Amino acid sequence: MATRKRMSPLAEQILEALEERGYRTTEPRRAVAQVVANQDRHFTAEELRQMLPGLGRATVFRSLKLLVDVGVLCRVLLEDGALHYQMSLRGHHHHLLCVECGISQDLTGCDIEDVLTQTSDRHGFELSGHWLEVYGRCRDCRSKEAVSA
Amino acid sequence: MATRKRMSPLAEQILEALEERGYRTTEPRRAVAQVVANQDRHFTAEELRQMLPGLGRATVFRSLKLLVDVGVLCRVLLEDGALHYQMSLRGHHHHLLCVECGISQDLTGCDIEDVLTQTSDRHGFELSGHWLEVYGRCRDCRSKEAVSA
DNA sequence: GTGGTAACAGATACTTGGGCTCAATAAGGA
DNA sequence: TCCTTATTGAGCCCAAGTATCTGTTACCAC
Ligand SMILES: [Mn+2]
Ligand SMILES: [Mn+2]
Ligand SMILES: [Zn+2]
Ligand SMILES: [Zn+2]
Repeated sequence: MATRKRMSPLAEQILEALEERGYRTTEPRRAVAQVVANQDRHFTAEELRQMLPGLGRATVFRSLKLLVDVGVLCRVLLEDGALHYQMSLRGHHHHLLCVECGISQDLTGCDIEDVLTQTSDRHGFELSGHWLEVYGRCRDCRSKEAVSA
Repeated sequence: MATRKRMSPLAEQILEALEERGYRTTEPRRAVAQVVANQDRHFTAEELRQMLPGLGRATVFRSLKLLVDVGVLCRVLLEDGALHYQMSLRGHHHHLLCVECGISQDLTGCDIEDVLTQTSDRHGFELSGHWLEVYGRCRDCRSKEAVSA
């Protein structure tokens, strides 16, 4: 029996989220959970794969899909069209993405729902969902420029 | 000299848009403009490629990128993540996408700009852009269901 | 604990949607 | 017409997955 490494509480939570849905706790999933829990930024599938060189490629992609499905990860669409993944608060939310440093901040309150409902109504549409990403410059990047200016 | 086919006014417009930016009018670009001008729905890169079997693959992708850059085409993100292209009104706009029949309707007035500015301000972000797709069911699909119900 | 079974992992091959390079060609201004 | 430069297309490469199949493992029942 291999000595089981101690996992971070966040990693444990991720595995619990899977267990709740009936998924088994396996060694590869433990490894994925541990790595994902340590990320403080969004990352690509390829980056995750490089952080887990021991895992099969298919397993990495399967895990990504699984974690998006159970709500542990969310997809983040960058302005250039690249798709990244990020630890997620559960539920519907959007992102403020800094085009300079790349940091992403979650927008939990979805303030645009009302506007969207009105607009949809005007066009005879029955609203069922939406996808929104917001791009700009974060506080840090702005203040850095202010100093150097 | 090959007999030059008469082009639709819309196709001519597309070529003019390219000329204005200093791009040359070539036979492949004429072909692309003609096909693109005839689409009344969004289409994938692959579909465009099949409509232009004589063109090199790279040329098709280059043309797509070019036409997006000059504002002739816009990218449309379907709910399943697939990327489509569509003739575009110039300038910033969004789409109402019917999840049933797939039709896309342009939203020209961007009503969410104000809300987004406020939200960004609250987070210290300087807003520079956003990406929004709205999903639902169109008037036609709704009324069809109402009849059969 | 053991055993059985369904879930899972990994290897491998395939697909989709592009991008890069480079030699050959063609557009369009002089 | 000539020259320069943009453009094309072949062929290769890459990212991001998916499908299939075989061997392994988690977990539950005993
Ligand atoms: Mn998120
Ligand atoms: Mn559009
Ligand atoms: Zn920033
Ligand atoms: Zn519809």
